[in-house]
This record gives sequence, structure tokens and C-alpha cells, in this order.
Amino acid sequence: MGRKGNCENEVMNRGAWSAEESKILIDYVQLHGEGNWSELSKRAGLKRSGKSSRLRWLNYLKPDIKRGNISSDEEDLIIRLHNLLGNRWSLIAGRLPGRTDNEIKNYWNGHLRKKIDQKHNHRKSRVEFEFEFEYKGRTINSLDVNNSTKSSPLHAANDAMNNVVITGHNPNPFASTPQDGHDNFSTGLDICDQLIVPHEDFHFNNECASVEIPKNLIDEAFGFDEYSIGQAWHESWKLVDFFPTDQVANYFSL
DNA sequence: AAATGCGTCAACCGCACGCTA
DNA sequence: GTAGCGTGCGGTTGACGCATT
Repeated sequence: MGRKGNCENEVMNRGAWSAEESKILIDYVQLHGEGNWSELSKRAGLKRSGKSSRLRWLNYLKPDIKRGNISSDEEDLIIRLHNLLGNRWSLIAGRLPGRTDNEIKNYWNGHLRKKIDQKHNHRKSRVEFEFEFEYKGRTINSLDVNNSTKSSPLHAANDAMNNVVITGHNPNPFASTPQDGHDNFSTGLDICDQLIVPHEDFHFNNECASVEIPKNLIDEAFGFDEYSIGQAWHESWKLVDFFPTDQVANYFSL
């Protein structure tokens, strides 16, 4: 603790913030407002970089921030949002009032990741049958999904609880980086990983099965105002047709 | 009691982006 | 067009505390 850094010939404090420093920052921001952090740091007399001050304020000192005790509802939401958005912590945090990206990121890495891993492994062991699907080659809302159409990106299987579990094909869902565009599609499939649909909701018709994903399954957790691709997924999930592996003959209907 | 391992989390770093001159 | 700056983001680090050996 108390490491010293050097910035613009001035010795800067680094490491954990003292109570005194925090108080100086709180007082200053409450008086003068946020923004222009490097200048703010100097004016407040803090031997801290602007970045450090900004981080300290936004993640820990801001009055409306909740700390700790992430509820099961919040946890559930984090999992769903992560499935949709990948590691875009700030967006996830934006949907959890009072939570910060840093806290959610830490919570994910410290608690949820293991939990999800265990769940995945458990689920894999229970697969009894598989369907495969193809995705109708189509550009969704200007996103390039050409590469995704060449394989069968989805699997559905029934688990021991007699639910139908729809899973994505992404071999490494935790490494999803939707920012790079082409990966949006596979990240979208991660949503599927989350969808567990009661067996009785499926309508079986000879060798085909269809299901209408309840709107609230998706809507309750995700507001798609910011992500048109999300809306597209939503639309695509309204009705999904399933066919046995050896009869891949149909596609999602958008 | 000491050493070691491990989990947690605050803070830092590098990079990208947007704005402005 | 571009350089400089501020800001935001995600990945990573490292200090700390607790549990285990």
C-alpha cells in the first residue's frame, strides 16, 4: 500500500485510498460536481491521477452506490445479461441500479463463473438426445452473420428434469466479445444456453417440434432499447422449429 | 505457531473512442 | 485530416484476510 507513482514530475499516490483522501474527493465533488477529473484532482489537492479519482468516485464514493449483498434476483439478472452481452460489464451494471461495472465484474469472476461452469458440466452429463438446426442465412440488422450460417449453431436437448434445454454452440461462451461484430451471433446463442423450456411447452408434430418462447423469459431481463440485435433475437425466438439431426431441413423463422 | 493456498476486491493499466481546436 | 485531451471500458494485478496444512 501507499505506492508512489510519478506523473508529470509530481509524485502521485497510488494504491488504496485513505479515508482522508476519500473525504477530500467527496467534499470536492459535492461542491463542484463531477467531470474533468485530472483538473479536479489537482484543484482538490489530491495527489492522485484523474483516472484514479474518477474510479474511486464512480465505484465507491458516489452516494447512490450499493455495496455487497448481491441478491439472488440480481445474480439471476447478471447471469442472463452476461449471456446476452458477454463481458460488457458497464452495460450489465447499467441494468442493475446502484451496482458498478467493477463490482459486477468481480462478482462474476469470483462467484458466478465457477457456478456457471459447474452448471454447464452438470448439464452436459444429462443430455439424452440432440437436435441440430441451421440458421437461415440472413443478415440481421446489418450484422454480418455469414460465417455463422455454415454450421448448425444450435442444439436442444432434454434434461433430467424433462425440460428442453436449448444451448448455443459457442465453445467458449465466456470469451465472447460481441464488440468485434462477427461474434455477435455466437454470443446471441449464449442466450439459448439460458433458456430452459418445459417439455410440455413444445408442440410435437411427427418428427418436428416447435415452441413459442414466452415473451417474458426474454423481456423481463433485457430491455433491447440499446441493442437492435437483441430485438432481432427476440423476434427470432418467438417461434423456433426443431428437427432431428438427420433431417436438418428447416430454419429459424425471423 | 508458521507456512501456504486461495478467494475477494480495490485499484491500476492499456486501449479505444469521441470531442474539439 | 489529425493531434491532443478527457473519458470509459475490460483485463489484470496485488494486497489482504481467512482457511487449511
